[in-house]
Amino acid sequence: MKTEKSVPPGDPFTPVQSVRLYETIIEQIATLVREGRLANGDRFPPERQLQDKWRVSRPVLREAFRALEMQGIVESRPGDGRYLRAERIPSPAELRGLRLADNRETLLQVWEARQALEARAASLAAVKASRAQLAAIGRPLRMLDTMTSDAYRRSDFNLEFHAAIARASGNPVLEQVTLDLLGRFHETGFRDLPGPGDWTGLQADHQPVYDAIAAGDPGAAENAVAAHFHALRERLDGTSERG
Amino acid sequence: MKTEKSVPPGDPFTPVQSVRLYETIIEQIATLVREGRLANGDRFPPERQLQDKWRVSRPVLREAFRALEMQGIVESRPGDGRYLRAERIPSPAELRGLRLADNRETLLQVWEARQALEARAASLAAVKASRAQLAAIGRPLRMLDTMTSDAYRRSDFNLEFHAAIARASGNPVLEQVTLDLLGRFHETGFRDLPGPGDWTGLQADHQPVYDAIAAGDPGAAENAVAAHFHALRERLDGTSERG
DNA sequence: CTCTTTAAATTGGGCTACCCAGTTAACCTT
DNA sequence: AAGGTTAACTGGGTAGCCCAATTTAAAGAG
Repeated sequence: MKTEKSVPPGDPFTPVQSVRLYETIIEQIATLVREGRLANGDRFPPERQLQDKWRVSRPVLREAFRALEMQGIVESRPGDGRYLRAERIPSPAELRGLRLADNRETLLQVWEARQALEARAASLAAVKASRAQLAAIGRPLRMLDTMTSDAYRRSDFNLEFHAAIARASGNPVLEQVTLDLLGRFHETGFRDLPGPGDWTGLQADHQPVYDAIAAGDPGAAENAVAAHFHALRERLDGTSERG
Repeated sequence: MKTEKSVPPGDPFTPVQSVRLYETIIEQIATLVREGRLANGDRFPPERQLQDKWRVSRPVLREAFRALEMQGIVESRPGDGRYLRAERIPSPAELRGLRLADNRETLLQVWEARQALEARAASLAAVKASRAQLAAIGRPLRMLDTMTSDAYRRSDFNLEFHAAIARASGNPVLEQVTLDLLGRFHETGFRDLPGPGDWTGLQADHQPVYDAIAAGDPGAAENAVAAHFHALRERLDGTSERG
């Protein structure tokens, strides 16, 4: 059993990892945008020109632009050029800060954000969920009922349950953001947090959420989610005090 | 004035842009993870081995890994190897779908997600906001009061107002997610939506939010945000019917 | 035999140079 | 003035090389 102490919060040693060149390039680009020297629809200078200005090789430049491209911040048009497709560019350092996410505090923060999103998603799902979507929500619930041990499978069903609700909200943006947080949550040692016996309590929380959605009662669904989050948070606070 | 018809939902023409190699590599990696052939802490095969298996050059491989690296999905350790740091990998196609975000429908979806997050943020801010944070929320409000024209500046102050609330929530995760959505919202033609006269109405909505936070009343803050979102949505629905 | 030291193999980080295909714009022809 | 052709430019991709950090295993000292 690993305790909190295996990862001390104020670890004085070995914080760093060497900064990659492509990150500094992104910083440069971010600065360019922040200072207004480049606006939303503008075209970037060509690679061979930037490589000369910033003294880096073309591959490194392309790594930076690729990373931004996948986030929709930059559009590359072969034969034409690269275009800025955003108003602001999140700095790598900024993003890195969010990823620490290994301590208990961050876990609770993710928890809080999830609560806000999923309560709304459940409320929407209660009104808009189709029969198939309702079934998709019910399935992991029944599976949790039959499964006995195997924390990994249980964790997967928990994830599936919440994901199904997010999808049933009918709002792809809401769904995507929720899934993102859900993923982070399950990656930050979620499985290790609740004691083995608490999984039954978790299931007991899920059932009312499903019932409210099935009944088409948005207010009840919202409350059920809030109750679920509140209950699990209480449980977490309890375990932390014991540890 | 552009109408909805300028971007029809079922556009039959010109959807594509050629798929980049690094994207297919990410798909491959995503498949690898999805099939369970690679789990959370595992080390990837070395570059020179993957380049041989997938028949792509090393730079392409590195572009793919860099893109994943910036999202915290992969960690690269020079001299050692690359490690998977996530449970799931969002496919590029999946992410691309989210970025369409230029039509009215997507805008409303972002709107809905923001409502969920910012109501919670305001509620938290009402309890936890420091004096300095409260001032940061009030500043753009006063600026909006003095400014008369210049939609761009006004839009910036609107963004600043909401960003300050997110920050005052004291929850970095909540803040980051809200900022992300806020950015998307302002990039999808937000400025063009409300008529020029409606900006005063927007300001009238902001004031109660600030007052509730300043008064330290979380419930009132939540309601004020909800009212703000509801009012602006009504305004949007009105303009769309006229157009 | 065990512990330490050292050297070699492996891995990611980065660069140079080259070729290809799509786009653009200038130029020429009509 | 309109249309077609060509040349320059831009991103996409590859190959091969060197470097620094890390690991591993061999060699040495006790």
